[in-house]
Amino acid sequence: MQTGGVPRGSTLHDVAALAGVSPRTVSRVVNDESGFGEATRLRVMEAIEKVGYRPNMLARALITRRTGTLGLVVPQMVDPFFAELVDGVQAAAKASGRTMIIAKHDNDLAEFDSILETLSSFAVDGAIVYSPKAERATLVKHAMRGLPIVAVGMEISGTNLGSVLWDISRGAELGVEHLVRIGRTNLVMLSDTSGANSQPLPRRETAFRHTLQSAGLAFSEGRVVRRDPTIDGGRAAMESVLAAGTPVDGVFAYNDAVAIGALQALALAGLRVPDDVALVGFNDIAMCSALVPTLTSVRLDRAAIGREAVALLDRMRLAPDHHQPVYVDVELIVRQSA
Amino acid sequence: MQTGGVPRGSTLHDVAALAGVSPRTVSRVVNDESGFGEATRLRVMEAIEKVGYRPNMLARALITRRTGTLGLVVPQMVDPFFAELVDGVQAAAKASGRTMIIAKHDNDLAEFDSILETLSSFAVDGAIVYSPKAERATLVKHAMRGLPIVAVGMEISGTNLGSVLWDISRGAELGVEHLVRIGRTNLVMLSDTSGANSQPLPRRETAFRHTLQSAGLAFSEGRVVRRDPTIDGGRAAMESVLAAGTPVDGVFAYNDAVAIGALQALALAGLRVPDDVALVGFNDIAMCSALVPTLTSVRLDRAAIGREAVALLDRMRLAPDHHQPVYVDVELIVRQSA
DNA sequence: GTGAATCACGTCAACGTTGACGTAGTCGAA
DNA sequence: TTCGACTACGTCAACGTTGACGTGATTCAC
Repeated sequence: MQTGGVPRGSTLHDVAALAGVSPRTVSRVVNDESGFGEATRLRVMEAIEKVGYRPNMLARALITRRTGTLGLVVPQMVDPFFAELVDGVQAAAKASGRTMIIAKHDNDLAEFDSILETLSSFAVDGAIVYSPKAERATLVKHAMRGLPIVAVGMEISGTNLGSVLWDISRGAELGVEHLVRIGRTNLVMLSDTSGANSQPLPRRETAFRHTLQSAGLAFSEGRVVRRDPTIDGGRAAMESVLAAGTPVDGVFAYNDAVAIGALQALALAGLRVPDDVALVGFNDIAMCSALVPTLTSVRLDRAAIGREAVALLDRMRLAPDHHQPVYVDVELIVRQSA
Repeated sequence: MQTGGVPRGSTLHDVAALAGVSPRTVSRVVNDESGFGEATRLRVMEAIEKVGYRPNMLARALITRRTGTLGLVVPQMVDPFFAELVDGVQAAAKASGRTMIIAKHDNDLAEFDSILETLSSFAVDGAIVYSPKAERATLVKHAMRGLPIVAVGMEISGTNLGSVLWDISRGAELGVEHLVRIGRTNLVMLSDTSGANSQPLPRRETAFRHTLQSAGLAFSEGRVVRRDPTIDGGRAAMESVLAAGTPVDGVFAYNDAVAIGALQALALAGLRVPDDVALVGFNDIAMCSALVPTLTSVRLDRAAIGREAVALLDRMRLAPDHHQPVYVDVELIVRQSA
């Protein structure tokens, strides 16, 4: 049965020979162009089936400069936020018939640059990136060289550059306002360490202060505690609040991981959520609804982010310039914890 | 400053013209072959720098049939096990200088087939897959057509086929033996629904039975409860055990998500872990050490899986046949929960 | 001093596809 | 009837690179 030869993909040529037409005609049939008769189409289709022909994307892309492939670059994937972002973008890409190449940069600037280089050399049609902090120069460089890039969660603009954003301030307001509305008056924010010396103050923190003021509640520096934005960081932050004796009946967490850590610390301290302390997270990762109690959180719709990013990339391909950032809605998902 | 032209990558030709040599010589320099003088090399390097030349991977791959790229196909990425598997494989790929294309199939057989098709057409050097259950035919088909495939967590062999496995039975034994060793006698297993009517019995369940027997402990069907292998499923399973009044002081969970659910159910029932009930998970996802109490779990080393898969793929490229499955060690990581 | 080997290149074709263009046949309107 | 438009193809070159092979100059052993 076996010929013993090295398996080699069949080409337009093989199909053409079998169907008795020229390779160009087979190409036309494959790409569903016009300029062939129905009888020919059938013969070609049959031949394609018979020899198991699959188009060679490399050859096609070499000449068309299009691959139907998008690159997605994220810091990491272990954080469910990014895993779900990947899901959202991939769903959108699939819906518009594209393949995705996913890569992660671990917040390493050199790695980030090298990933974009690789994506360019594979002629991806565009890249969607969640970039390392403040890394604009690399983005601009690759955009100038002709790679359309959409930055997610970071504002940037220019030729071949666009961004998809969400209103972090609004999200934080929603969360804090909710705590106020359900009658909590001693609020604490568990924030990210990077906020300590950043200028201006991170938007979540600013929103926290403003919302307290609007509600006529007192703000003091002791009501913002900064740790790593992880489960362990959240637990440590909550513990330090409790240890300091700060009165607290409402907690606004930097993200859901921090909220989970806070949940643990509160449980260990014998405090009930939401009875003693109400808790609001940020991002609404899938796990929020699997916790006990289920976690109230500010939702970022990853599917929407993916759709908007892919759509923006499409618009940029037609006209590379002058694209306003696209905003996706944030909303508060109220569950048991607050 | 700007010429207004469409940005277009420079080619070997441009470099050659500037350096006053033939494109073939530039190619030799770029690929670090031999056959050029030091003076020429310097001129070429300078020209490359000046015009910002980057090799076109598509053209290169079209002729060499190698891309230096590996495909990784997983069911999904939201489950931390897969996110961490992706991390492990990508680290290994990076260490050997390869790029990764990651895709997910959502346990959809047609999607899985189409992903492998796409990977083939991009001429990836090989694929590492965690395939939908029992999907051997598709793997064999693509392997026959010349795509080297390593299946992770599923035994398969043949031309262009290999597998990286771990000893699930041994892992389950380790977990159950540990529960016995610390003096627990009323053990329960929270298993996966797919085990109910599968033949033979899933290895975790078989190991659970055997280990109980070896320890002289009684086994009854009521001591295995099957639900979805998720947090919610784990919680439901544990609740049903408690509701049934089955005496229990030790729980072996199908995976860590199930263990987390069980942890919640036990907390809600007012039972302390490990004092009242000891708990062992499976997979050792990163979150295990962030739980309260930290979770004892059977560790699968994702980094090792990645390394072995990439290494096996390398060996298969040299000789596509007769590769034994590679096993990676499992070990029990003892933490607070048992 | 002569032949062989080696070095440092250059030339040409090929990878598999599509863009640009050419052409023989058909059809319909003037 | 003739001209133009249209249909259904075919031909050829090009995308950017590397494999195979050729060539003139230098080196070296005998």
